[in-house]
Amino acid sequence: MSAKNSRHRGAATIDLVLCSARRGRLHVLVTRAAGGAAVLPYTWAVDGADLARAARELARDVLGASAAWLVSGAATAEKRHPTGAALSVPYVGVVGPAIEAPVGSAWHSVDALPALAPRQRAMAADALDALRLHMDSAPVAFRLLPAAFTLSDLQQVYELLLGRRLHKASFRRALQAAYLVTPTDSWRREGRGRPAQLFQYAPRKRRGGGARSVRFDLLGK
Amino acid sequence: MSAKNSRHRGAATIDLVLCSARRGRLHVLVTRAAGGAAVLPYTWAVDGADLARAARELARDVLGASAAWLVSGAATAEKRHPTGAALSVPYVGVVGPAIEAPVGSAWHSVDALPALAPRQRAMAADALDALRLHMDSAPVAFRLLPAAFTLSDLQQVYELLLGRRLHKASFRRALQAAYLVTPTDSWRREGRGRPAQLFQYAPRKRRGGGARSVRFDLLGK
DNA sequence: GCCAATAAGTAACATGCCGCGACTAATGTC
DNA sequence: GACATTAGTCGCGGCATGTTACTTATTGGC
Repeated sequence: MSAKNSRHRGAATIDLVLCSARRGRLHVLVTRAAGGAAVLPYTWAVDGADLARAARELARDVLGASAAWLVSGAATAEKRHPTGAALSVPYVGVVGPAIEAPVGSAWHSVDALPALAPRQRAMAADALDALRLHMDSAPVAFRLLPAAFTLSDLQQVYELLLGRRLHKASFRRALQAAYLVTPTDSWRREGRGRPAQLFQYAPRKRRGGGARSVRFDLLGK
Repeated sequence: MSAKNSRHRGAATIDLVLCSARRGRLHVLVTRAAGGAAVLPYTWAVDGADLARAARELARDVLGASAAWLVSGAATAEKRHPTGAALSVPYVGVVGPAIEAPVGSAWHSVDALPALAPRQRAMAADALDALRLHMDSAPVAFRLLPAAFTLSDLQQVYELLLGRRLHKASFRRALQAAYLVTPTDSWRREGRGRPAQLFQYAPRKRRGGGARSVRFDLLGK
């Protein structure tokens, strides 16, 4: 254990699983430590400092841009952290696809991650489930996109998060009914095919808001 | 700061928000500390020990029964913990209604909690949201009930969690379609009215399992 | 120019789920 | 035996979703 680690004996790390949708796959930002080992970005928790704020600052430091959305995961003391820290608090964040990885780090597909310390490997493996858990009540999918996006882009992100193909007409009908997006007067030319209109995330009030019903459909797996 | 607290300087607590459905309200188990102050049960995190396991053991210790379901909340360093601990990891657990509070503790309605330390007050306030977050993908409602329950009991728990009245016929139709319960040959007499059949939670395989679709309905609030 | 290929966007029908009211069934009370 | 009370079911109408087919707009090849 290094001198740095012993200074922090008994303390906790804040670990960041930064996610981005790239080429139809979910990617995670992995940095290279001094020795060349692959690690997720982390920082030490400071007594009295807000953990979520620290995670946001870490995202800005490592990425040069703020995370568009962030959620805390389950703190864990299991398995080995790169630092040997006893306790780690994971934060899962998302950014748009235009954010490039700074030098010393790279986006890796969540299907083919490099060798991480076991605790960080578990955090990365749980990231998609964390996004799925919150995507119905938080604009996770929209935060994985730039401010202006096409409806096909949005559908692809939902397909990525759900792990399932969706039907275009149904998707757009449901989206329309939810009053979540407004069209802009910009159109994107993709090369071939008809240009696509760009939309913005702009949720509006809706009657019957929050009156959700029972959902048994996910219970029996 | 006491000697005990300074021994644990920089360490983390595991805090337990034990929930139970009583008389149509969600209740939380609150214990009385030596000085008479109201506190949620907590323990100190031990290096190398699994946090979830520690939370389960804490539940058994304080309640004399295992928590029927348990989930981790977001670790927090904000506000004041009764011990002055820098970091706390909340766990939200549920038990059935037959579990009585041991001496030195009591069930309090989440609407009328006694004065807790600010950090624990926040944990208790977040408990219902945590249950709501997981009730669609985990059998939270069923774990708030005894092993054998009536469908009216189950509906009341769902109404409690959703904060909304449900229609009997719709509720039962959806439940039937989900293959989640099986009838027993026991019936419960409530005093007046027709006796109710008792059911058990016994989820069975279902075709098209896990093929969930988009849900925009909770997004715009 | 004209046509095929490609992708965006729309229309219309079918199916299924859900809210709702009305009904039946079984028990205790007066 | 009438009534209140609670459990449980039936069926209709409306709304949401799945699906297929169609229209529109662009690029590229001949």
